[in-house]
Amino acid sequence: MKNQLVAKILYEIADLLEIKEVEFKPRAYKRAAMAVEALGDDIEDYAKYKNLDDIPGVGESIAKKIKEIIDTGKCLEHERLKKEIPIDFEALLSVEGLGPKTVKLLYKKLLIRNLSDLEKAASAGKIAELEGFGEKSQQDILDGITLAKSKGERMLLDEATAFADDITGKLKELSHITQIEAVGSLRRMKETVGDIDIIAVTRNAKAVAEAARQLDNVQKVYSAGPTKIMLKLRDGPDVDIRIFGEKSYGAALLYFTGSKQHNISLREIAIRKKWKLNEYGIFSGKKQIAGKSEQEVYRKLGLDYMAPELREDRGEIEAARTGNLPRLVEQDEIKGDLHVHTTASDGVSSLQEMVDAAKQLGYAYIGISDHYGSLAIANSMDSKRLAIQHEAIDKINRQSTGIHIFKGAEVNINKNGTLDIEPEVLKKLDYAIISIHSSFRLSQAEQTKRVIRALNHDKARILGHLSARLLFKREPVELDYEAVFKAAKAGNVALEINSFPNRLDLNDSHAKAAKGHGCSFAIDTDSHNAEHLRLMRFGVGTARRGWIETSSVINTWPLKKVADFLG
DNA sequence: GCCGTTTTCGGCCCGACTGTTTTCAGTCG
Repeated sequence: MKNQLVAKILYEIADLLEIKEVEFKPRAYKRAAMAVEALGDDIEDYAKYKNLDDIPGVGESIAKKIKEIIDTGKCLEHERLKKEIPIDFEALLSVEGLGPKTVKLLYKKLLIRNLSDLEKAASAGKIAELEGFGEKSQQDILDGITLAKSKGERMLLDEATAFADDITGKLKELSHITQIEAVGSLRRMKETVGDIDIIAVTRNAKAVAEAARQLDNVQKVYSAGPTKIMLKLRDGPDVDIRIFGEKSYGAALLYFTGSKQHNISLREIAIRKKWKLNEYGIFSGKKQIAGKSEQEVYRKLGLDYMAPELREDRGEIEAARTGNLPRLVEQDEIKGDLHVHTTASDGVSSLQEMVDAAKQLGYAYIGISDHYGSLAIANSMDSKRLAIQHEAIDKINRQSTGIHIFKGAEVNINKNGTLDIEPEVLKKLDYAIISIHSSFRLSQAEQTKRVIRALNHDKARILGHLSARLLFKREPVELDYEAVFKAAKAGNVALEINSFPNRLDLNDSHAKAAKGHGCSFAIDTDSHNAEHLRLMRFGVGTARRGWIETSSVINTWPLKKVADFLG
């Protein structure tokens, strides 16, 4: 997977060109870099099977450079520029407040090439002496260096959600706020979130701005005007808060939800219609002609409403223009959860607790899928313990409590593609979720063969967390995903979209690719605790980012139909 | 360097905030 490398080099070329004050090209390189970052597909596979210049923002010239990076790991043009301007951009630009222009000026005047040069010059008071700088900007640079060094990682979705809920909750206590919502990548349900964006509607912007500054865990206020506050939380993310009037709320939601590229495309449509689109609305001359709601803005632009999860400039605008948007799966259409652990293996809630929690969510069914097998992972069950569990399940099912319990198990796929379960025990299950829990580092060919072989078992009905990645922790396995999707379709096995925030596996782009093969999906939580059942929203969000429609999600189906599917 | 429901040439998103300034350039999202 060289996507990150390609994106990084393209970004650096953009920065270098910007320093050289080349016009327009920096934007082109940045746009291409962003597109590669958002691609999802492995860029090497993409280069093999498709045309690189099909990627929006990539034309003939950049395609060539991408090819060069894939083949050689670098790009001559990039090397040449670096030699010409020997500056450590990544480090310097990571300092809040420093942009290409300032970096260039500091290099020209003080020969600053890296963070340590910068720190020395600022400490020695050299920067304040430069024209256009002062004591304040010099101190800001020193502060920025400290912050850059301690720069927080991106967060998992549930963590970001918790921060956002906390802040919106506190601000809402102010009576002046009529609406408040977390937007940005969090609202788009991107798998990781960098900072928290919040917009609020109020008639008393000043009071809200003041309240934001006074939040108890603020480490630093970057800037605070009457309608925009940017701050950093202690041991937490950066938070941007913007304040709007009611008649701009929709345009503001749209703008700050992004993605950036989606917005730019919308603005270009507005320009073509001789209008202007900004965060306050669509304007014809000085007159606002839309902006109160997102729906209104899209409608005015001649587009169907696009859910936030779709707004990545991955073809949704064209689909919205031509009435071809997918009918996305909704959270309240989920009728059950088919990947749930209990105290019988490594869960911490009992069978009864899980069933009760599922009932509270209004589910019609739940699939209990404790670990089974010889592998010493996760307190796996043996046949005896499974039999005991089945008795308990039968008993609850007989009580006809309004929810049906399926007898499942999560079964490890052995290295050779066989299943880690005795055939006679497998027969006793309603279904098996088959997943990889070991041998993560096989070659792509071996791993693919392993998974496809495992798909052939009758009781294998769901393929669990396929890539086996753990965000921030473990890379996905090497796999020919297209081949696996084909095999899953042929064997009528559902692909899991695991909702656990550090998994989200399939990820959005794999889900979209699988959809292209006509696969069906199971959005599951992999709960190990009754509380975890609520993580379903993150799986649904990921599915929606993958353009997944309700009809292909087996756990939106009624009991009878899903029972037939599981067999 | 990229792109096209005006265009294969001639455009390229838009506004808030800050510091160091007396009107704005740079940065950020």
